[in-house]
Amino acid sequence: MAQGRRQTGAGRGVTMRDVADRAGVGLATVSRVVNGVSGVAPELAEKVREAARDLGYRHDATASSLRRADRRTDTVALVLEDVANPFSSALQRAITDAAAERGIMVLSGSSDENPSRERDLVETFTARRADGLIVVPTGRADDALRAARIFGTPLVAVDRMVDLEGVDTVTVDNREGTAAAAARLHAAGHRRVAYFGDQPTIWTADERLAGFSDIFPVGPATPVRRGLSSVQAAEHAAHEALASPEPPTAFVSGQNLITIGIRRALQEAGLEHRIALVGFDDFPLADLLTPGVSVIAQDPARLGLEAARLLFARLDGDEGPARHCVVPTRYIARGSGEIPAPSARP
Amino acid sequence: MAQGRRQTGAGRGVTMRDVADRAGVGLATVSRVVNGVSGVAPELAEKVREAARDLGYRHDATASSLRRADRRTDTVALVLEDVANPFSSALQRAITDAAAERGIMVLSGSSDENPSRERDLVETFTARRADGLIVVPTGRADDALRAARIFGTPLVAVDRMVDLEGVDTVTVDNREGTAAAAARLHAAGHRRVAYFGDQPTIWTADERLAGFSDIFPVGPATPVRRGLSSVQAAEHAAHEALASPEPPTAFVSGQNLITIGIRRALQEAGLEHRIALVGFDDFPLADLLTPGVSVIAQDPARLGLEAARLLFARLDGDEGPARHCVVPTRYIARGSGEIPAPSARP
DNA sequence: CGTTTCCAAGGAAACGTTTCCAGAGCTCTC
DNA sequence: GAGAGCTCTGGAAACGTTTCCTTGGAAACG
Repeated sequence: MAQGRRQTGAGRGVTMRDVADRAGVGLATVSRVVNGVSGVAPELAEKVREAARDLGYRHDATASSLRRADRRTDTVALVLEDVANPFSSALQRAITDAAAERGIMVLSGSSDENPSRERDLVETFTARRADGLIVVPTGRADDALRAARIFGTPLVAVDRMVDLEGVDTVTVDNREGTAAAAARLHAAGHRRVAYFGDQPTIWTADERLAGFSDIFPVGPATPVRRGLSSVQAAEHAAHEALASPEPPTAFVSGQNLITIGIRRALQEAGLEHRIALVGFDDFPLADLLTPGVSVIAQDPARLGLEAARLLFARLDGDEGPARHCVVPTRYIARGSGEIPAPSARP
Repeated sequence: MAQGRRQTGAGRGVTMRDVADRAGVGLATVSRVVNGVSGVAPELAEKVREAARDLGYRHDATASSLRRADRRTDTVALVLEDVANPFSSALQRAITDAAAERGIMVLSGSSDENPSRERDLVETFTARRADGLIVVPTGRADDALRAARIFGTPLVAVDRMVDLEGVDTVTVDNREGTAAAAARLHAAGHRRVAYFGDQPTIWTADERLAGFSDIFPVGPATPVRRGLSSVQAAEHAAHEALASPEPPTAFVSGQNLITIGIRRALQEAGLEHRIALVGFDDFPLADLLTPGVSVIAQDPARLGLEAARLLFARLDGDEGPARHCVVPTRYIARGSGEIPAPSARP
């Protein structure tokens, strides 16, 4: 049998009017039953439910939200960097779960760090009248976000700060986290430490580098590479650094994929036990490698939950000033970050 | 400044009527301009666009789809097992990208292998009048899916077969993949091989076990554990197997998390170089471990793309019989699967 | 010049729902 | 026993859009 098209479905096209006629009641009564409003005689309500079941009636959420006084669509939209990245998907999971508790659905899309894709997504989402937006912003004061603000859709920026009046934000204590990790390396005797970071347009990339520089001011002994955004790029850059006349005794990475790239290069050179490595953001299996990869771990689920909470507060009518929520990071020692500098070795 | 609520936004509440009044044209003309229909005088169209810009007008997709003849919402819904799982997020990513090319948005949710959550999600999605559904089904012939079919929403099952008339499916050649991997172990001299699999309610779990049994018929020498669904559970089970009087010389795992759990147990016992391990489904960093973890790799992006294609064909009016698409797997040798049986060692 | 043809443009109906309002039937109170 | 108050019900308007259909005017044709 062929799969029916929408028009041919049994229940498709059945409206409240049809249910009302079959149950022998008025349209308004059906609406009341469907929405669970009290004040309908029990036997009448049962008759309506039966008719609805018989006809295969399905409530139409789009028509409903169009007419309803609050015009809510019970939908929030999520603009991620890339759903396939574990950080993003953990964020999405947390937000989706928090939303589900309130009967809210989540639309999502990936910007791939591309401002024009971000703009497209925000535009599509506002056209669909999402009740609110949670965005991992590509830039500091993106036009798209500004437009959403002007339109009046509540907006929460997550993971990165944004220069927009009145936007709630949730971030991680990037600078402190990196500084603390760098301080540990310093205490272990490291003086030649390389920092590999993401594109400078990204807020977190700046913050993390700043934390590193708090301990290791940029200079010839502390080479900094920025703009790395893939495992391959980081791997290549690490090989270059290792081939230099005075290679670093430790690496600090500002991101997930970069950490993996560096580690890959170290393993290829057989140096993973001799050169220290600390990465920002935890990743699965970091503990199964030998040595385990020490990281500055964030809690993406927590980040998502806080973002959802801020957004829901706005949806509930909170008109207060913009809030900023900072979630702490946690250093996880697994071995790679505890390798001492050669000079400090016995 | 306080973040405005939806009612207070500048553009919020601006309708086509307002734009029409400001531009001094009729409502119908604005609609034509907004939808890019030809047959409007250029200067009039420009006037409309200007008025829309001035007022901050945003097209309302919900009202639009309500009235439009085809009643399309340009939305498809995705029911995953768990967005946070790399397999699921890769699937989502591929589907979202394919959909974006057609201007279609993707709603998604996680069933967590729970049929009642699956039912909730399918119901919510049909209430929102998604044009189509892509589902990783929890069961063989779920009520929820049947209901969607009856309602007439095109439905594609992905990753798992489903016993429903006329439902398109996309799966991987599970049985062949596992059988081929098992055959390699057999050739390497292994005779005591343990199989650890997921819950038997899951179609793929059955298929993969069947493939294993094609080579190693279930018996005392080939212990089978099923119903493992977390890293911890698998780790625990592996420890038990290793402590048995005659421990297996190789493990075959039917899933991602199980593979990791087994590997974790092997490393804790210091046996990762002596006992072979092959897992179904690749995972990041499998190659950075020593030895690297050999896997039967699937291509989730490909799976998602095929599912999207099947669905879009239905949306485009394809009324043909249900189709079934099988995507091949690929064995990736990384070391752990190439460890020979002790008897075969020199 | 009169008639037809064509095309741009606007008025109004309709999509499926929620919600206001009015009416009907009741009980309760003075 | 009549009016007030209450509860339940249904009719109809409205949400913002698309689309049918009509209209007015200009161009084309005899």
